[in-house]
Amino acid sequence: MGRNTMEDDLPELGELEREVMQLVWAHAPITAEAVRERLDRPLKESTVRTVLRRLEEKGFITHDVEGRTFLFRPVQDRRKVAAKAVRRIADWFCNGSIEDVLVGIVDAKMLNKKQLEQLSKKIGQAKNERK
Amino acid sequence: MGRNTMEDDLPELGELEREVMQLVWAHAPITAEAVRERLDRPLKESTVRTVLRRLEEKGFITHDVEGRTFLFRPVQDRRKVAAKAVRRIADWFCNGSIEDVLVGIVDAKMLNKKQLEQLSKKIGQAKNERK
DNA sequence: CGCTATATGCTACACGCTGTAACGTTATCA
DNA sequence: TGATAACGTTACAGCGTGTAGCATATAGCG
Repeated sequence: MGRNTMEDDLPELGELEREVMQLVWAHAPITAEAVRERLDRPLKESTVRTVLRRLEEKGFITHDVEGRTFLFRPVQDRRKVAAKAVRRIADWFCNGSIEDVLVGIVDAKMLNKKQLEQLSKKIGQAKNERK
Repeated sequence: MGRNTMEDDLPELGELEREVMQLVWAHAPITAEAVRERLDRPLKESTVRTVLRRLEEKGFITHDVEGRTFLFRPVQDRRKVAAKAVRRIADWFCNGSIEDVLVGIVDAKMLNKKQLEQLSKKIGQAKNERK
């Protein structure tokens, strides 16, 4: 059935915001300028900084100050963010039932045999750690 | 690793659109008027019909004509839609790796022991049907 | 010690998507 | 035949996101 823990739903992200997140995840700690250089699109510095600021407001990244330069880093693991996104999917389409979503994934044959095996191994471990 | 099958990504849905989808899933075949009556918000008929039309344009629902009335029904299962949404999550945050997403879910302890057991049972079945 | 380059702060703006609806047209039925 | 019940078409405002300009501060350099 549905969940019970009340949790923060992060806002959604736009295309560019996601690209920037990828770079932050991949290269943190990273400066705005470095992000800009690694982006495929030729954007102005101010554009990149706006996006970084918004990502920080949304709680996806944070920064430390090194001299007078900002060093950005992710607040959450990519898998954690993905998991939260899935929870939202569950709320939207499956009455909050994560299992239902997972069943959908299995039924849609989105995983091959090897992947299924790895997953069930992972589940086995988790089961033992859970009461 | 990432996926290989090229698949349609459906567009995203807004709040009201999702609410309407819920009703279509729950009560199909259903008329625009019936949808309107079941919505909590007091909306005009034309509003509801606009939303239904957009959902149809987006490929989430379709309709048959009964007399001069439209009867709407979903094109895809809720779990199928959820699964596709998860695939997009995987693309966005985990380089297309569904397993990564699932690992995130397990690690985030979003499933209790019982749910884990049911899931691994389901996986067991699927594994046998898969080559 | 003042000037320039660099990094940040703040503000702006256009566009697309979504929620919301009015108005026009057509066909059925009393 | 006129009212009612459907549908078709068009509109419009608000918000989020992409994109950027301009102002300000500060660390070095000459």
